[in-house]
Amino acid sequence: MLPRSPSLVRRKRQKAETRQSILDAARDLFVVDGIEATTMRAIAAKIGYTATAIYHHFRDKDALIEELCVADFTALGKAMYKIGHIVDPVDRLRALGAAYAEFALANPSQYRFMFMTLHRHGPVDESGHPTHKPDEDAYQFVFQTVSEGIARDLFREELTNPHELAQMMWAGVHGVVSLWLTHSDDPYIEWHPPIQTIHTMVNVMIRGAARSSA
Amino acid sequence: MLPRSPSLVRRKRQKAETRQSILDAARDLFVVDGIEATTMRAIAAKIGYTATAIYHHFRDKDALIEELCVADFTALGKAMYKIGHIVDPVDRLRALGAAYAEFALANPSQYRFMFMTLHRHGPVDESGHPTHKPDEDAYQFVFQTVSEGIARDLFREELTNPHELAQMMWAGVHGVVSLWLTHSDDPYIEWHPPIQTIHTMVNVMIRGAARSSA
DNA sequence: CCGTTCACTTGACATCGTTATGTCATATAA
DNA sequence: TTATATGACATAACGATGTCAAGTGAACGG
Repeated sequence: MLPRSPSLVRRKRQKAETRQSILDAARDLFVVDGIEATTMRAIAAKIGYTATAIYHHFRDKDALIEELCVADFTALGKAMYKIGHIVDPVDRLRALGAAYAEFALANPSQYRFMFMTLHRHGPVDESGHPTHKPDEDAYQFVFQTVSEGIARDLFREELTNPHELAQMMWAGVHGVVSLWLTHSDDPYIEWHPPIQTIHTMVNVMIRGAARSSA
Repeated sequence: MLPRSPSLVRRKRQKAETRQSILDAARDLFVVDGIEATTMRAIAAKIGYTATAIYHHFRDKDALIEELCVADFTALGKAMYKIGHIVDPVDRLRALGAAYAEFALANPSQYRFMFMTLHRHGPVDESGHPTHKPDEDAYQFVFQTVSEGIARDLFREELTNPHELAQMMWAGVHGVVSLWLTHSDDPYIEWHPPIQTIHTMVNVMIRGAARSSA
């Protein structure tokens, strides 16, 4: 199983480099033209290959996109992990919301693919097992923080379901972000800066869910 | 300009009937297979026509979808109009949120097209003028209700921007709905019933935005 | 030197939205 | 009545898309 000769190592490394160059070219085109509008042929042409060459590295277009997004979402995961060190659950919620929104607005194509489109087949490992999805990470951070808040009696007594609270918090931030990503150029609406709206949204939600009115 | 003969009237009526049958067939297929997956050819075949016949009634596929959605969104507009008679802005906000969510979950394909996808070219009238979009209606209802609330000093003093408040409210409901529409089959998340989450969401937002802590 | 592996190309297929052109019934005009 | 025009459709095709089967050729191990 382990590479036995230096040439084999080199071959494997070259293949990995080609694979990475595909990912890089795809990311560039996705950001500029959007995911739907970028073609397998365009991605390949950008790095001097044929479209079919991509299929030696990725099962299909969705697998390529998926891997790209998962890679980028790692940054969000790291940011959220750092925020985990904030002890106060309420402060942590605020920071999580801000980090989430910042990432979404900075990576609109990836965010759209991960959170705003349907995915029939859950992503599968090369061995066929369902693989780890970064959106679950984001949700788990919020869920755990909210659960902690419930355990500390920070929220009103009727708000006992951590799933409901977590999904509400998530949906609040996601709602602002996704509306902005699809309707920001709508001339009929006087848009408030989304980052600011999210800041207000999180504060309003926390205040509305908090037990005391302080 | 006016039809001069009964036969012309009949021709015009027959064309309108064909046009309506296209809309009906399209709606059926959209609901079953989703908008992206339904083909011009499939729509036409369902009513015994060829795909190209549709282009005598609609400029392109997007125009067909657009008209379908606008027609369906009329129901939402009517529901919101009725709710306009509720005098208390806070009660009205609750009712608006519930009606909005109910409609979105009952018409997922249309909602996805109107609020969850990008539209490059703003819809145009047959004479080229930008036409009326139903999403603006929904927003205007919320905006006016929130403005009324601000005028009556119902909200906290730092919440003075009606756009920010309206967009926050809209985004809250939209967030729950859109997450549900794209991730409801995600097995890794224990989903709370969206109608219930929205109910809680609206209440939490209203409480969090309200001036008094009652 | 020989055979195998494998990254990649060639050429094609099916399907999509869309269009140029043809057809034929009906309505109008002479 | 006959000729012309309109317009609602069909036929056939175009270009583009994702994808695949079959081939090619260099690099590798023996």
